[in-house]
Amino acid sequence: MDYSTYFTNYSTEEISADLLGRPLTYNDGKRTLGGYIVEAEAYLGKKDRAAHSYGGHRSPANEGLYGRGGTIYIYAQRQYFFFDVATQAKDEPQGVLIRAIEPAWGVEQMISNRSGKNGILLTNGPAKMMQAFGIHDKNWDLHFLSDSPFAIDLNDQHQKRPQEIAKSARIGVNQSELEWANKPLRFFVAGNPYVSRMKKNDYRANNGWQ
DNA sequence: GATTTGATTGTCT
DNA sequence: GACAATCAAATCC
Repeated sequence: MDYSTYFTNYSTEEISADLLGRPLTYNDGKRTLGGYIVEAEAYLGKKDRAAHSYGGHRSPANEGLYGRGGTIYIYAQRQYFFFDVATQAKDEPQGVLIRAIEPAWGVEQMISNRSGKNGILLTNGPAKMMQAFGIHDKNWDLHFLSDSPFAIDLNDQHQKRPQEIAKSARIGVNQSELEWANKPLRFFVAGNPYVSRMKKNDYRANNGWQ
């Protein structure tokens, strides 16, 4: 399936859950870095109080959300960057935030990009993942996935399969609007140590993969 | 292990 | 000038 079909023909919640276990890679010009997606959050556009596009808000900074499904939306907050992929048709500003991956390719380079931090600290958070890739700008914002060094492998033969997909409220969203803050729009691989805020007691054998 | 706090910058008003 | 889809170090059990 091509990116455009995958990120347009399914609901944003379905896409967020289905991405778990699929490889996300970034080519830094010399080598391929990346791993398996273990955590993703859905942001449901104009009606979603926690989304940057709530109420139809639109600016140069969040234009990526308004792109067609498969468009990259890179957002800056403080000194950190996040990696999102727009979902749904052009001008329907929904998207998926990739929050964490289980490192698999170019691990040594990613550790180096993270100043030597390794283990789960390498990629168990959205800004940590971007640091591991060595990204410190919005250069690839607004580009389509296939026209960028990023790749999400949609071949079912290449993905890991979660034992269980767990859901929870999204992390870090404004708690003043509880109806949206509490919606279970965060999807993660149950028991995978690279999921942000995963407790040791909840770790599962084989990192939660089948 | 859980909770708190300071760092620090793009973006919008 | 205020705030934010965070992180890491410090502190307190």
